[in-house]
Amino acid sequence: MGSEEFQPVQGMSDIASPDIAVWQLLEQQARGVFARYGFSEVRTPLVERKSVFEHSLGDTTDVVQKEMYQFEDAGGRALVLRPEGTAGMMRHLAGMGQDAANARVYYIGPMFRRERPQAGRKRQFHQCGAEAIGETNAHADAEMIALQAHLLKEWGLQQSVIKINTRGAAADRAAVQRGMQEKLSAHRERLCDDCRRRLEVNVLRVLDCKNPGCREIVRTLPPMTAFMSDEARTYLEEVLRVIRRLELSVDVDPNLVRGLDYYQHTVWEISHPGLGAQDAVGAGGRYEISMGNRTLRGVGFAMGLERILMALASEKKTPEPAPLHGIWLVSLDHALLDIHLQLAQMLRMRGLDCGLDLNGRSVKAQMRAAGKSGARWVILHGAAEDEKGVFQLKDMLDGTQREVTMVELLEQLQR
RNA sequence: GUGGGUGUAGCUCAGUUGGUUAGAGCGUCAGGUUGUGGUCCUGAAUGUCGCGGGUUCGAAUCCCGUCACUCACCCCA
Repeated sequence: MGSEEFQPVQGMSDIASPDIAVWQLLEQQARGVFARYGFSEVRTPLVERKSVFEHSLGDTTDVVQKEMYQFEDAGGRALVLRPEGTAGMMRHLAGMGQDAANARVYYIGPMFRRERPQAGRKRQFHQCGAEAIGETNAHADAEMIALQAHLLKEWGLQQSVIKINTRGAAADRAAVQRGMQEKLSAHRERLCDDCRRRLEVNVLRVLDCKNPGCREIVRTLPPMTAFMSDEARTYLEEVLRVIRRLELSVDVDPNLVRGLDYYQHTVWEISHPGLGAQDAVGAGGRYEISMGNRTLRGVGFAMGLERILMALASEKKTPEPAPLHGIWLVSLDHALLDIHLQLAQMLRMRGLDCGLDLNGRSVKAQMRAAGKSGARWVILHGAAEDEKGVFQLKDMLDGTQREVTMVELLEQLQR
């Protein structure tokens, strides 16, 4: 077992072969989909001023209150490692003036939250997300959900479930909160300890409590939408109508709540049955975020890449082994290593994958390495070949081998 | 922040009621006569039994602490 000093810090991990190949593929596929919808990438810094998150996410959320990695730099500035992607994007867009009016942007990268790690929850985790700025508009919301569903499909996920709800307009919020508080207070004694706390701090969270007793009470309550304006309900209906036109399957869940404060109107969450307790692979919603003297209205979502990977694994969608590919150069005479390395370089400069062993190992060992590397072709070269100016070219697919000149060699390999 | 489970070779794990040089499979490396892979055979290397302390003639096995991993609560992607 490795000692502690070789381990990454708690809740963070090295991503290396073979997983890294899956990560690279997911990212590449995501970039392709985003491009089709006209979104362009923005890479904001991992470090932001603390205030960027305090104002936008909501000062009472756990993410802001206790989960951020924060520190002071030498100049006494209060900085944090970003816990999510949207706020940084809004800071970026707010600085762009009118150019941000119809921005469509996406990001892929690490986020940091000091939570207790568990299945599907790391302290450094990775999200990809998108934001579309614009006035409140049901078509924009539906398109965002469609984009997210498209991503899942591109990645090969089939079992995910989309749940949707509304948080109402900004003006509705107080009424909803007061209404739910009143209704729930009547059952205060029967609520679990957590929910009694939620009653004060964040009433809506009672709605998605997992405790059976609380769920029983919640079932008897009127839906959140009952406390909202007609406008909010109509807006949700409109979003649903457009979504149906796009042939997307979504379930309306009147108890769906999102954690961050900036959400308004449409909110949604995508969960996957193959995950553990942390089963949301992505979530999004419409929001209104103020940055300084500017207010940005938009709709966006984020997806947890670790969770996407877990979901893929649970659907057993791990990619099949690649077909034989590339070249391995076997040195039959170590005295000729100069020539062999030179040849390998020449092939690589021509765009070919070429491996060789530089440790002077036996031919048998080199052949084993060639087999393990998955190379399609093996070039063997020793003193005899050097004298005749030829190479042995072996096809690892069928095991056949023939003697070729340099010209023939290149012709075959570059085909 | 709270609670449960687990920590033995690179990986997956055995290790009997505490007993002397701690094991297996996989992987790695080497060999199976002259310069050839994937199968097969043979052999080899590798462990402060997570760390610290305690009990004992004796601890990988029992006790305490600690760290890490893991699952759940909480929170959230």
